[in-house]
Amino acid sequence: MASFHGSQTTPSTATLTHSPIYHAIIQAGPRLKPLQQVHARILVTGYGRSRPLITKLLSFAYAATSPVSYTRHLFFSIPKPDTFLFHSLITLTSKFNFPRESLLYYRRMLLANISSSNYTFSAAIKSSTDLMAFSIGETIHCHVLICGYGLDVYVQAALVSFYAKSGHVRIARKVFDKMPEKTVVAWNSMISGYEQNGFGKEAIGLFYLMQDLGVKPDSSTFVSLLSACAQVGASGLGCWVHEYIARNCFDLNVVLGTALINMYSRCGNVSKAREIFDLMEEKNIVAWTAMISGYGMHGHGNQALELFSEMRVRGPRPNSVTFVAILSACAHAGLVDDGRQIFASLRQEYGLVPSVEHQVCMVDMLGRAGHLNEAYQFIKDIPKEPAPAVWTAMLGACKMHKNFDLGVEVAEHLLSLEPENPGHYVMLSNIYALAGRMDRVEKVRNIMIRNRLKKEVGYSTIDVDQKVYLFSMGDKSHPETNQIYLYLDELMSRCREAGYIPASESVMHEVEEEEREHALRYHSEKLAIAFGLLKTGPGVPIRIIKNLRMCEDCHTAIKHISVIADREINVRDRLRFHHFKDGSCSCGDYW
DNA sequence: ATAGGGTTAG
Repeated sequence: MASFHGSQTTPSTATLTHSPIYHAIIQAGPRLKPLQQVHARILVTGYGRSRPLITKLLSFAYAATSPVSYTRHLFFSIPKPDTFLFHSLITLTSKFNFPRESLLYYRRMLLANISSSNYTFSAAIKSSTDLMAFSIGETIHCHVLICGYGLDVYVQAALVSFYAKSGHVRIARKVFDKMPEKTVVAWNSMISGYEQNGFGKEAIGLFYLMQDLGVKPDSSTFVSLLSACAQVGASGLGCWVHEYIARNCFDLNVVLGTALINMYSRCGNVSKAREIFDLMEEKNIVAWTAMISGYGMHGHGNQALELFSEMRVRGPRPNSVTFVAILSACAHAGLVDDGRQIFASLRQEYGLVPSVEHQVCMVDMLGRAGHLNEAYQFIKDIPKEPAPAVWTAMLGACKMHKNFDLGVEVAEHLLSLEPENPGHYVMLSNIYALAGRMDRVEKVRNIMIRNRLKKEVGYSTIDVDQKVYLFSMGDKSHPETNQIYLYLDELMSRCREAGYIPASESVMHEVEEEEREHALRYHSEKLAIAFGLLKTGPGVPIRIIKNLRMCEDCHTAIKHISVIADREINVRDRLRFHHFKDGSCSCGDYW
């Protein structure tokens, strides 16, 4: 081992593998401390600039737990870093959440004219994803194509995830379709991409395709799939997934468990969600928050409070999201005193800064409960200009409690902040309608038509026999449209016999003339319910999901339908669940 | 001689 005696020369790889230092590195393995000890010995013996030794150290540091600063140090101890050294640094900084730094090294590598490999590309793309830097990611995609790595599975998987996460699902799908061999990871990226962008149905469709092609799903697949089920209310598939993972002995880890809690509570089954929660061995703050929010969604404010206080005693520390969950639970259950206290503790006990969402919860909570002045004062006490969402909550409260003057004032202020938001015009027009100012209603509506402002289209979905059906208002696309409409008409006339009076106010939800005609009778949730009643046997609960909030007219009508058809009906609207049974709703008409 | 891609909550 003569070559080990001069610090100027670098040992060759052949002699290196027999050297004691090399063996020391191997023995140290991926544990950072022993690695650093060996490194110290390397420095002391004068081989600090030996590329093979440093490279070997790096390759082990890669597997260690928090090696970023150490890797930086190693990297800068070598004079002319090569592709591998750059790769290690770029990948590590990317993996341990220093995306900006990672891209900086990527640029430095390009400037030094060192060619990048497929390894480097996937890391750089991941960094762009984490930074939400769309144009950087696109540029790197170009580099990939120029360098001929366009068909590398790892690079492609990173690209799929990049495009999906930056909201370009269709491009993601294009890259995905081009993959000659699709790994589970690629399938997972695409399924999660659909789900995250609100295309739950497509996520589920892709999962079925994956099944047909015989690709074996793993636990990540199920996490995304369960979120998709939660999103579209596919309780049938959700339960199937639960059975499948139990049968195939999947480990019920925190992530999977939380996905199940979320799926069950958003599909209407809170008690099942709680069962999972109790079964989970490890519960982090996300799991607790999911359970609290599940209770909140169902209007079970007291259970949410109970769980929250249990968590304060023996659970993890609540974060900002937890507070949104518990505050909105209080808002939906009318637990104003508890809500006030919790809001105070957010700052005083936990040192958190109230976010816009917390403010919205508070205004919503106070406003619903009729404390309009307190809600207004709360807004005035917000240091900077309150966010539009806060004013929107205030406006909702004004409408709910028919406070015409304040409502108009708030609506006009909102319109000055967001003149393009159709929701505000609809709200203002509704308030005018409540006050009988039909001239103003017409005026607002004309502004909307002139500016081509259309309200988000409402739709409802229902899961029958593990298939999700979608209905929009006045929908006639279903093959059994005739039967559905006939049956719905019959239902509605029986509702009227039972004392139901269609509310005229709700008609204002629709703007266009032709829409208004059918608006009341054919709101999407009514269509979906009629379909559900036709398609399922007596005693089977009907479960509907609606993208917007339910209007008061539908709420009243469905209460009647639950009696006439003698059926339990659950509707999840944008905010919460309504369980209709025997002519009343679980929300107690408070929503 | 060396190494990598996907994951949950309102």
